[in-house]
Amino acid sequence: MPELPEVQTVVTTLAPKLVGRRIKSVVHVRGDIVDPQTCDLLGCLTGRKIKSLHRRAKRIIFTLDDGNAFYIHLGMTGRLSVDPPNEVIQPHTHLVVHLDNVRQLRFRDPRRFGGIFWVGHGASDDSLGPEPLTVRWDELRSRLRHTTRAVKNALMDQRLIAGLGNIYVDESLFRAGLHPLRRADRLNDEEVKTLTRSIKAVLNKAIRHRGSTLRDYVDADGAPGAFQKLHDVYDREGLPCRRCTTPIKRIIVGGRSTHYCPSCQPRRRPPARRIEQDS
DNA sequence: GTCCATGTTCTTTA
DNA sequence: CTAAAGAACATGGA
Repeated sequence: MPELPEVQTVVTTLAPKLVGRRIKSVVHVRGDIVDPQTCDLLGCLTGRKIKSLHRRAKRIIFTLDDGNAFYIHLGMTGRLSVDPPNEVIQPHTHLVVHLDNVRQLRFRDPRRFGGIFWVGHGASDDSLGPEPLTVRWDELRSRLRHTTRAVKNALMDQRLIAGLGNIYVDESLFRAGLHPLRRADRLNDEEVKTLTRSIKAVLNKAIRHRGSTLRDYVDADGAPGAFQKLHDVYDREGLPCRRCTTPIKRIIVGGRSTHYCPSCQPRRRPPARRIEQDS
């Protein structure tokens, strides 16, 4: 469900409901969605105050008043909400935390691809690549240089750049005019510059529209996003390209649906413009 | 019944 | 060995 813009929207809607609140008790935890499974989440959370909420890539990082931290990954179908006690507890609710204002933080995730990850005092820990909203084009270039994979696959790799998923990779490649099967290490400087700018423009616009709701994504207020209406290619197979009216194509790349405009995103670089020669 | 899904990680292959 | 491709995970909707 969530890529960077959706996770960012969840954080901005969730933070006012949580920051400064104290956790009275942990009422329900499904053990196998906590990593490491051995960690005593109940013991670690009870009595703590939530100091801050942040996003890193697709992770929602909770920092506690004792300096410990954990993060929640929404996976494909994860949802966070802060509900009054009379609100019915939906199926697949794996975490219920009672707050000091009587409300309850709840984590629901039917497919259980998401989870709760205890970090503790641990340092940066991660093998995640740079944040796409701030990455410099030359850093992206040096990372793309090291792989022969299709640029679509490279951008989906969270170690290479962290926060993009299937929707926003497709949208960014469209905006950059790059075919998804172009080899990552064969993009020239100009193309990587355009790609970097495109990624940032697409993500910022998506955040302004509160993310994309294709199936059931909602933010912490229960509100869907609106950016799906503005998609240029994702989930628009057969529909006319908004720029040139050519029907959008869907292919499978890396096992994932991949959408692009065959005319705006040519497989080969367009030939350099040249003055018409005579004779 | 079939296929597909906004993600990650483990296993297999080259 | 390493990089890349594929399968697996669990549930629900079309």
